[in-house]
Amino acid sequence: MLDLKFIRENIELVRQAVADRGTDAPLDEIISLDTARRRQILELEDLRHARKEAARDREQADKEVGRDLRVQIKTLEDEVRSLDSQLQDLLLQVPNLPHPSIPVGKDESENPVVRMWGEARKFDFTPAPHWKLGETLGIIDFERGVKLSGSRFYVLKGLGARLQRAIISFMLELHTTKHGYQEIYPPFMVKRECMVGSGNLPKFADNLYHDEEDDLWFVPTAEVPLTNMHRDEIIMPGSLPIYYVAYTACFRREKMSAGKDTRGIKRGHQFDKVELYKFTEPDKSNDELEKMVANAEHVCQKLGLPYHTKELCTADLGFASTKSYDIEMWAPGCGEWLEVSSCSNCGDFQARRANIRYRPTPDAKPRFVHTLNGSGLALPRVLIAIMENYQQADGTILVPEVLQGYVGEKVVR
RNA sequence: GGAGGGAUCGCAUAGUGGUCUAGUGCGGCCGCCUGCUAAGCGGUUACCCUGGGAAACCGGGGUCGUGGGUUCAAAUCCCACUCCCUCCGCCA
Repeated sequence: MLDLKFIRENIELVRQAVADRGTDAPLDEIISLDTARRRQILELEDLRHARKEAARDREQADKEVGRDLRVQIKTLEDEVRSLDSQLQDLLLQVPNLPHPSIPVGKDESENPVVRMWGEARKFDFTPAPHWKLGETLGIIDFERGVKLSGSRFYVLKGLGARLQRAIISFMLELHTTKHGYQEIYPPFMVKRECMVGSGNLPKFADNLYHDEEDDLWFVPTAEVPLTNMHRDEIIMPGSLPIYYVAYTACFRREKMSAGKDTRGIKRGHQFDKVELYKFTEPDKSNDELEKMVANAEHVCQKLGLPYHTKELCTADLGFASTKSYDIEMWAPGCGEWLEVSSCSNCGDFQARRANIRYRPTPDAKPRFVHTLNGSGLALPRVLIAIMENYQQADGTILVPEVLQGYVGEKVVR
């Protein structure tokens, strides 16, 4: 959420930012509602002041005047309340401002590649796609996934399941012991206000699974619970930055991308992910973003998987982000670059929605923190990349060296 | 799921219709004092919105879990909800 005052005072800048993203937002309505609301608040405060004065002395209290004031205050309060909630609804629909440093573009084709690492392996046979390898080796069971839960679900078996668990353990250990993150195991279902705080509601309800009875929402990413760890808190001086890493399952309806990527395990309704998250001081957040991307890239490097890193242009930026990098791994079997991580600086956008502040010094006023999130990394796609890059002519898969201790095998056969 | 109890300014507590402009203790901060100690004295101690001012600062409004209601007047009375605790039931 943007600061209403900022919108009021920088309306043209905000308009331009929304245009650069290639979306729209109800800015005119916001401005006119805000004007009306502010006028009414002034009036309301005068009336309240009058009531306070009138009720000060109980002997001289004029009940007629008082009753009249009460009625006036109540009607005005109702009006302000209604304006407030309308305004709030509209504000929640305004996306974050792109950082001035990022490229303006009209779609994802304009995301510049900022780094490349590793070289695509040369095969002396035609590399198979992971769905083929998985079925042949008996480690991915698509049919039973569909039997249990429908399309876009699969079952991992034997060394497939073990390999996935190994990747999770490896990544958590790398981030906790080498990169300074604290491991968090959060709930996978959260309250509505958490979804609002992270920016997933109200705009993206379509993509979420929801338990009607208790109004609990399945997390589409650990970013949601992690953002809300410090909701409605004032973080004490000297406590920033805070680094969290969390493994969770992620649940997405994927309604928007029906019919896309239906083959294999690239895009399912449920997948596992290790998520990196930071709370930082405002002037540190962009440096922290660079470090976070480096942490995510480090995972790719340790696994020996070629990747490139792209900076997202304005049109491809997420709703809550001011600046983002995507990391894509090369998958020789299906012949495409797979997005395994997206690291974003959300500035104070989520902090304002979730009311997360910090005190710079013991007697300073609280300020909104900056929040950052990044995948470190998303599981099924790393699994795909490993299977396809480490496959051998006989259809078996070598286990990357750093995972061998976790898997307990050198080859998946 | 059933029955009770509770939620007050960092912590602990007082407050059951009108100087509550929320008291007190602890802790924190500032200052003073003392040749000594976890000593004494004084002061201070949250957040949000808003008006004026370059600023230090000054003023108005709101917040006693949340949202409604009653009243000239609500921390206090009424209703609903949330969360926590105790007991019972159920349960991996």
